[in-house]
Amino acid sequence: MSRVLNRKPNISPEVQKRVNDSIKKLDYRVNLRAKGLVQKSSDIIGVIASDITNPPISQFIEAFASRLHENSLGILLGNSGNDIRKEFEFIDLFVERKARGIIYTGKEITEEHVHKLNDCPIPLLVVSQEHEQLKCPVVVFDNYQASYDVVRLLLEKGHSRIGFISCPIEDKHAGLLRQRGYRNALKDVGIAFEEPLLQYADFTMESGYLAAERILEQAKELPTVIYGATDQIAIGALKCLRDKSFRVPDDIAIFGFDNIPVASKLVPSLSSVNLDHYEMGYFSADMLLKMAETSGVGIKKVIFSHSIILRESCR
Amino acid sequence: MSRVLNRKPNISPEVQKRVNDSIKKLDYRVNLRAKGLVQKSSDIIGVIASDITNPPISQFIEAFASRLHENSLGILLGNSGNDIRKEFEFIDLFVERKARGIIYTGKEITEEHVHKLNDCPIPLLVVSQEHEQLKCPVVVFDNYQASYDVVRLLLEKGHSRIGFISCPIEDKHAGLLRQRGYRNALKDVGIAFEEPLLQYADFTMESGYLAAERILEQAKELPTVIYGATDQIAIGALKCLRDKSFRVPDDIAIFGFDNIPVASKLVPSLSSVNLDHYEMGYFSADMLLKMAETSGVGIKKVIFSHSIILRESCR
DNA sequence: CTGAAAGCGCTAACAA
DNA sequence: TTGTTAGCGCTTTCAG
Repeated sequence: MSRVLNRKPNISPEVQKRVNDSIKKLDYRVNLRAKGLVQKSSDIIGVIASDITNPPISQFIEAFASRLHENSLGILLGNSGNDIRKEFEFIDLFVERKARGIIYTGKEITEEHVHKLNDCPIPLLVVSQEHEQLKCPVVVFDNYQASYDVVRLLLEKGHSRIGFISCPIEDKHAGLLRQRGYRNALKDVGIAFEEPLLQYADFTMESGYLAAERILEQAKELPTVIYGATDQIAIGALKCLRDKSFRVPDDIAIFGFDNIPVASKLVPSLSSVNLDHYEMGYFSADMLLKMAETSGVGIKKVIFSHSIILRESCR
Repeated sequence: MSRVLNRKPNISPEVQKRVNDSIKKLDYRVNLRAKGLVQKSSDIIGVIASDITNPPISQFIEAFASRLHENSLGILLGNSGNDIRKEFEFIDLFVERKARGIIYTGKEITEEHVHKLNDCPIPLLVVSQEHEQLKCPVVVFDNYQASYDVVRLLLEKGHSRIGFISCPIEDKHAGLLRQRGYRNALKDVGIAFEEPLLQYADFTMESGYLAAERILEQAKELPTVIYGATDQIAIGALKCLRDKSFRVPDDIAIFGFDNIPVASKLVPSLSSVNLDHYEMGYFSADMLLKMAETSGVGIKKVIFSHSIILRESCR
């Protein structure tokens, strides 16, 4: 029976029909677990995400899942809420379920993570994060360069007082690197870093709002532009400015990062850095699949390109 | 060994230690598939979503997944992109994997769906959709009433020319019922329905923009408010109005539906109907778990409450 | 209390 | 070409 089900060659049509009839009659369904048990391979991939509610992440997962589905693979979803304990539990779970591979799209890679991830006995791909001691391949955007580019562009446009709202630097890419791009761009043109112009937020719009308030309060002199490390932050900052009756971009301009779908529909529409998370999702799926097939693809890091999109919030 | 692993009673500490040592030494991991095979029950739930990129859906899934994780269950994600073929494939896949249950959060329930869903041999819960012939329980918001309430409120505020941008009516809840609420509220106060004031969009902001443009072009007389069947639509419409230099809400007000996170951060902030998708997610998880345990919970339909949130876009 | 054996549903290998 | 059997890794049952 197994033979006709799996379309093996050399089966007489007579048997084929007989089996197919019984299958229909008995309403037979394969038990994929039993199948996996004997074949020692499952057809699922585990995905660890910090927050699927976050547009860049959900876009990535959507693309990733779609490509996986084309290859008849399913996805086991682990939403961690940034809780390291949960993330480790998911890894264990995925391993115990014999997933073909794991995608890690968390927000932070601690020393603990490094150990856990390096110990992972199944193919692993880290997305949008990295760490020197991490052995698995990573797929990233060049967040440092992109952020540096933004600030240089702002400078060229005559903005010399640039407020920046950073993500937590525990997030190496969205946090540390974007902030470093900001700092270095200023340094490279000889502008002194001013403490009050850099404030911290997390990944919510609300925290962006609050951080913008702090910039407004603490700055010795008002910035001419506020640049948020994510669009969510920028949206919060934009709201804050409008609530306080600043004109955007005339009084203070706004710049974001990620180009989430709503960015182009805001009033004023939000200038941002476009990162193609769909593209990254498709690619990551292909890459992880290849890793699972060939046990290692000789790739250490893949860097995707970005582009800057100027809209009304910052001309 | 199985005994010590699963904390069965009556095991001498000596054996316990011996086994635990070996486990550590050999870096042993359970094989959950083998375990599931013999126990005939898995610890996963299948989730079918049309588009995890859509905030209400991702919020629901996040809450749902979080509650599931508390109960040590994993989630298999099926993102269908609204493709009925994929949805059916996911159902088969979940069944073959012996998932404990399935959540269906698609956008449409066709006759075909009804058959497929009614045939499903494992517990099934349908979210935000319904169909007369569907046998499984459903969990919904009262979209008709909510929409009716919005329009009555608009009427009370003096808006007699209300433009409405509908979702496709194939989506019974977000489409048909919200539109019906609009139509009936008008009818109940004796206002004639005007064809050009009702336009259709899908679930994107872009389509909301375009639909708003059509209202503006085709209306014999401009509406004083445009009410979008989703926040995404309303955001697109808002953008359209602003692009055409209408003042919102002074010239034309805007009303949305869903109260997605960004609604409160727009300028002007968006009036909307608040639906607690997190709450719904938690509840659905509990309910599905109960269904899986007791094979049926004697519940046919659960209706969650909604509330109207007035913000700047419509005072 | 513990070791050994049966069997979950499947596929691969081996006979027939 | 086809029927049969071993065995995947686990839990449960049955002896011991």
